[in-house]
Amino acid sequence: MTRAQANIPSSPLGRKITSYMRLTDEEKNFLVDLERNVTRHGSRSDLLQQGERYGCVRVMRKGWAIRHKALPDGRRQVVNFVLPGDIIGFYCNLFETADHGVTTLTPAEVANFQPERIIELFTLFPRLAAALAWSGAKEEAIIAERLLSVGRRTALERTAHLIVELLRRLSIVGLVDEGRFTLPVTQEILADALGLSIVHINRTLRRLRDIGLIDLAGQQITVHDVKQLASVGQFDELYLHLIQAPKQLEHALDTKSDRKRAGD
Amino acid sequence: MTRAQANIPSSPLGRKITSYMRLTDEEKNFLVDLERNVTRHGSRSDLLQQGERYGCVRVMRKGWAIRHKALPDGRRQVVNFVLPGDIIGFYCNLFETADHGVTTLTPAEVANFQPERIIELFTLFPRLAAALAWSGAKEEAIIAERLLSVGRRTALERTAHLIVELLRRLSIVGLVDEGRFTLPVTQEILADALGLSIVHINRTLRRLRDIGLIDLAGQQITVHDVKQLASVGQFDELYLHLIQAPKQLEHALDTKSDRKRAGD
DNA sequence: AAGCCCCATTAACCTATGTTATAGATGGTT
DNA sequence: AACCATCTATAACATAGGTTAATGGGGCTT
Repeated sequence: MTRAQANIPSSPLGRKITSYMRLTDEEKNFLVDLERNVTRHGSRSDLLQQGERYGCVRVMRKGWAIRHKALPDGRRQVVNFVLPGDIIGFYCNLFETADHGVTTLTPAEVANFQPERIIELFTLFPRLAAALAWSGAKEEAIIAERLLSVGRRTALERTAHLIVELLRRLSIVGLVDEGRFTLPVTQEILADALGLSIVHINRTLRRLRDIGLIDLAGQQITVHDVKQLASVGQFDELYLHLIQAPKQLEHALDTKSDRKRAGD
Repeated sequence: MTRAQANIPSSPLGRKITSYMRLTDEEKNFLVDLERNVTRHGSRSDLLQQGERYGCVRVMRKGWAIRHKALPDGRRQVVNFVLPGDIIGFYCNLFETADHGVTTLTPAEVANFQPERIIELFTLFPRLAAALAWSGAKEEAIIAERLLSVGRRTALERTAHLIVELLRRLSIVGLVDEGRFTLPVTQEILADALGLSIVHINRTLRRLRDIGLIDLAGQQITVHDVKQLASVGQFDELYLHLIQAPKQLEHALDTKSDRKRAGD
């Protein structure tokens, strides 16, 4: 028990979940155990390739990655950024083969476990399972919001929006310090995430700097005025669903989890 | 039992699921029961508004709808088309409030049920539940592919791609007849789905007609050469995950479903 | 320390797509 | 049959963002 409590803070996934839901010691233990099998990967290495079979469920413990799709001629779209604490395409594990690739942007630590354990999780710790299901749903929401960005926001708006999104997501796992965080991302990748050319991303970042909204120094980015940046990006945080875990879900699961917990 | 078998074909959701998975009579019955509570809606009516609370899970039985997100100034992005047999934002029901709206494009029949029934489903008919979970996952894949379209495909490619996608999705539920189907969609909505202006959609459709790839007559669209249209749109059907239900999942659930089935 | 590669930066130019405006269709309503 | 609201269709023009190309910095490797 002490072990679990000591370990949770070192797990970004645990930190993320506990940010909106209190966990019992048993739940924490299970979570820690889930993340036991860790693999290490260099920067720019493929964790998964388009067309490849899914093996185990992967959780990003440390480092960044991207999920991306490519066209035959090489044009590429970054679908989402995988940040510490993120499960890599939770629901995708229901598929046989991957319709997208996953590539690290930094050296990374990835936890791996068998998809069967999710089923186990649903039986043993339904609240925890619900939390994961919920996280998975949020990823869809994030992708949909990016679609809105790419489809309907201007380059300046998109870029501002993405920066605010990353800031928000990273601060949940404690990786933002007074508006400053590490952005281990080339302009090419930003371009591929926002549906822009590399040159135009450069122009746009320059504009954001000139306006005084951000500072860039190597991979360190500083956001001076989140509120203003959010307003430039028409950022409405509703889609991140940062509020507490849904009561509806807790309620639905209560019967079940009570029964199970009593049986333990 | 006879009742269930007689009813399934009238349910597009049932037809969709049975297209990749054989169902037992009990499962069919449950499914039919799930879709019992049907509401009717006129064309252009909001089934759900941005910011509204989720009530029950909704299944499109008849008609089309769109899921869309809007910016404060009115710019709008259609996130996905809801076709007959589709569950409307399956995983979204895990959230408290909707981050997008759902609006019908035609008169529609919608089946409604409580989210708690999904939990019930997981306990009683895990294979069926898995099928729904899988459908839900496919929606994320579709949105991601649209993101690739809007971010990286040209107007002509995007439009061709969308038409092929709709053709494929509709044919699963038997709504395509020799390359011809009803497209109850204004050019404005196509524009909002593809991140283009209405004028440019018009130009693009004209081009597709001029090339001889499609025919438009009112809301009837005919695709003359799917293969060529797919090639224009760089359409790779991998993302639709049309193949059989994942073995991995079946396997994972087997223990559980065997036990249950034996118990029935 | 020379050479190399990757990346950021900027300028000049180009084009795919957006905007504005106008005119017909189409179909429902009175 | 006249009216109105929507929707399609095009033309003429405007621009956000793409392309190409050149430069320079920073960190590896040898």
